[in-house]
Amino acid sequence: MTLDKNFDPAGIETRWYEHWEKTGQFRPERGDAEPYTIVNPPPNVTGSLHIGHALDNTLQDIIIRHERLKGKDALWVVGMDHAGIATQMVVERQMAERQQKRTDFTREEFVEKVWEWKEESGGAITKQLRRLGCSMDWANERFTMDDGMNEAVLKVFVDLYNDGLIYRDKRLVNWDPKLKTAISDLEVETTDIRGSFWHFKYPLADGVTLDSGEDYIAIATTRPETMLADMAVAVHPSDERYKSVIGKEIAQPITGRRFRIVADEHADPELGSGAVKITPGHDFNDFEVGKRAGIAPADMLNMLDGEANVCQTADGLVPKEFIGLHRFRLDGVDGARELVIKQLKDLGLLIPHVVEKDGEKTELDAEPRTIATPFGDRGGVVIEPWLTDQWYVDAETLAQPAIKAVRDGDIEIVPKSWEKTWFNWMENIQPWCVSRQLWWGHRIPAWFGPDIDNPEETRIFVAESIEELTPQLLEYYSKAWKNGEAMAVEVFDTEAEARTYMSETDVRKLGVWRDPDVLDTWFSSALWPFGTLGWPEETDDLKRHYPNDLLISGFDILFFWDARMAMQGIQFMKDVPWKRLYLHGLVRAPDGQKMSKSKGNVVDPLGLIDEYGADALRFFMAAMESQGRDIKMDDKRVEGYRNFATKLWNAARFCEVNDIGASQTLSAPEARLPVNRWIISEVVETLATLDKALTDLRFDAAANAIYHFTWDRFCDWYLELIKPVLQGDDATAADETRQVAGWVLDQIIVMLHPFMPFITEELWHKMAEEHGGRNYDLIVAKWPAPKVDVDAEAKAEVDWLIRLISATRTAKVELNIPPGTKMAAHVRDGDDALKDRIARQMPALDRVGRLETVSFEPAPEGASAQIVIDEATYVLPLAGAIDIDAEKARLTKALEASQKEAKSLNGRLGNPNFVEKAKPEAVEKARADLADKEAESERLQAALDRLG
RNA sequence: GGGCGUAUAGCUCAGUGGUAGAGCACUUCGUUGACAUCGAAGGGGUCGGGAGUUCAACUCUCUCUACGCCCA
Repeated sequence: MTLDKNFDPAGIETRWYEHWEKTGQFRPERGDAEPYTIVNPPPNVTGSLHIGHALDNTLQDIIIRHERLKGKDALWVVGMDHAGIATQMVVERQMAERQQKRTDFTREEFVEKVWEWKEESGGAITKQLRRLGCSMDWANERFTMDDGMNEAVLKVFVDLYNDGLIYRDKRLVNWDPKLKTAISDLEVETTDIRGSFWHFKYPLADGVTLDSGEDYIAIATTRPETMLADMAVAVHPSDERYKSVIGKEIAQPITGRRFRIVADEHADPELGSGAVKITPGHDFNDFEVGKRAGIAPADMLNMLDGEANVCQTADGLVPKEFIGLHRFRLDGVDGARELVIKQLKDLGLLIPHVVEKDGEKTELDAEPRTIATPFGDRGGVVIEPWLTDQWYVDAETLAQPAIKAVRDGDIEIVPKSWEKTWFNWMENIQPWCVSRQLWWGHRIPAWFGPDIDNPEETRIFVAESIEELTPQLLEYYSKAWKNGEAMAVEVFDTEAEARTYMSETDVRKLGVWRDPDVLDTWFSSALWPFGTLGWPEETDDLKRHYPNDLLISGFDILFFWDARMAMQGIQFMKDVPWKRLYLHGLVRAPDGQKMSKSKGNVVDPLGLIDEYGADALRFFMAAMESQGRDIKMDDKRVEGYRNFATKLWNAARFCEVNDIGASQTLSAPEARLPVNRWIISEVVETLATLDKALTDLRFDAAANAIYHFTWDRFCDWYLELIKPVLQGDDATAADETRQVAGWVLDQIIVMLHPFMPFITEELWHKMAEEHGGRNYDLIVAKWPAPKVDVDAEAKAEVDWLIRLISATRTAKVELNIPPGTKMAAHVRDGDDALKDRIARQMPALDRVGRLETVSFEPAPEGASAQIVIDEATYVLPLAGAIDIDAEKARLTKALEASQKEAKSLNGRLGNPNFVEKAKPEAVEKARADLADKEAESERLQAALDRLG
């Protein structure tokens, strides 16, 4: 015995994984084979494997192993993402533990420390992916900040800039005051929180009054602190209450600033008083209103610094007691918001919110209200719209071909229901802010220098390197060379250095400085499908493996990553990044909640692997992955698939004991015995189902096909039915059966391998130890090719056999006969063909069906059980006292069921509309079914009659 | 407000225009040398409500209800 009594997943998983990797089999040399390519969503270098990774990577591994087994040049690109913000946060947190700050170091020193951290502690997830059994091409593992990707990122940035698809713009961005960087729209999560709506009086200047006689306009706001940078009050142009004061001025009470009342449709007459204060520098809507009112972005007032503390506005009107306060209460300390409210209240300008309860009126400072509030997805603090210069990608232009690619079918989105989301987002896409005020990331290849004509203004130069920058500088600044007197142009790392240099005595000195910002991490991961293949070099890999065949990702990164890959891929490769895009759902907690660390309901996939084995976890993921639905975690189900692995293990042990082992042929062995021809047919059918399911990306259907074949067909029936053959006298039959059984087990092992790579590889070799060994490992074996058709005759015979044995067992249970009891059967209405069948199957009927004899002689007088299968009735005489009533009840129940079906069919066929309008094959089938059911009813009735 | 999705057996989920399926759970029985991480047999659903199309609807259409997600 080479197979242990117990299947121990842990014992084989590490061994096989190391073997595969060491022998380079994740990417076998198959230069002539058809390529098949998947790129892995690069996990964060800071990350660890969570259950979502387990799902995503299991699905990819199933596909890539399947394609590898089919002989393709299968490449699964793997690598990690530098994860700008997340990684910088990790390293800064570590520094904080040592009472250090990022700014205690130079930028170079800090980045060096991050690299050190990356080398030492980063990438834990890659080891964890190995535990899951993922067959990625680790030998060519990539990183979004490796040299090749750097080169790609620089080229993309420069090319997009030169094509006008990247530009620098001053507009409001989503600013994270905790992380002190801009973030993109997608990184903002809007959450409803309980807040307040304050109502204030804004005094009208110059003695103006409303038609109603009031000398103020009531305005309402959820953000009183922005009052310090108010630049207008807007009213709806058709709002009669305010028509007369449009163009008149407000004297803002705290700052004393004077600004106009403007007409703008943004003001909703139904909301509050209908008048709204406008802070163009700190609100996205107000920004637009401000622009429409003729305020240039550069002139918009800013009242906050990068940490959202109050700073002086350009007009110097913010009272000094506000300077330095946080925007609102932070850590229990009141901020600008609280002070604004207090001052206005003291001035009598706060309009209280009156609540009436039980006839008693109470005055509140503000109206309680639910406010949709933007939070940064990383920093977790309220996002501040902030007016800054940032780099933007013209996403709208890049989106057009990506929209077309899906519309034309060049990219197939699976499931199709996601297409609409794709179109909807792409068609309403906003400029993508790609600059980040971080140190860890791809530094933007842009330099600034003074404008020749207006030295206060800056001029932008974009180039992949200093070498390429120099000619640009020379060309531009040579215009300033007067009388052949060259100016000395120097490149600096910071603006400060450049300014110092220029302020030195020699007025001909010109300094330029590099943009300090880095690019959004997604900017580089968007290049993954071609950057990892060598682009911008025209490598062989690039030619062979682009476009990728498939991308599998969670729908949660559809916009972040998938959409951006499509945009960049088409822009730079002139072709889609992948032909198909498969989107799967989330893995949820058992109660259906989203898993999150804060809820404490995360399930650790490594814990599941420890408990049930990687194969079981993988099979669970596949079996649960139906299209368009999230997966609820269910440990019992994982356990069930562990049991499935054990079942297979034990089946293999049975084979081993019976001298059944590795087959020598790819095609099905020649077989004479119906049971062997039958199981071969079952393999053929299962293979077809499995291939179709995998082609359709129906992972659940694929997993179920192999599961049910293995357990229900192979283990429950085939192995039982061949026992008498293996132990019988017919050496030829036993030999044939060994051949077939070995072959079928091999087919199971191969078909199951994409789902359960470890146990199958182990069995692949173990089953061959006494049978000539294997020429290659299973991971690079050949996908089944039985080269035979389904044998209808054998199928019919074994199907009959199974039904007869099952019915016998059922009858025994219902008649309280011990299951082991051997019985004799007497056949009524059997023909010669049935006689032959019975003769052939007698060993199985005896051993498995416990029918010692089956004769065509009439049954002796006396009590008997009767079983109707097809055209014949099997009479089983019962020794001793039997419960006639029980047998009667049993037959009556069967008869009623049969009659009910016959009646239903009869009714349908009696409907002329059905016969005329239904499809002929439907009518035909109904007629045939009716005949069967009627015949069955007759036989059951006859059996009942015989009981007396 | 716009879009998408889901409602099928106690639970978790498949499913097809022609008489409802799986796994788990449940009931009964079982120590015949692969397997009790197992085997045999069984119970259990008016397929969310309503309307329509059709010879026929769990399946297609509309609508309502509940829940979830995304966008604004």
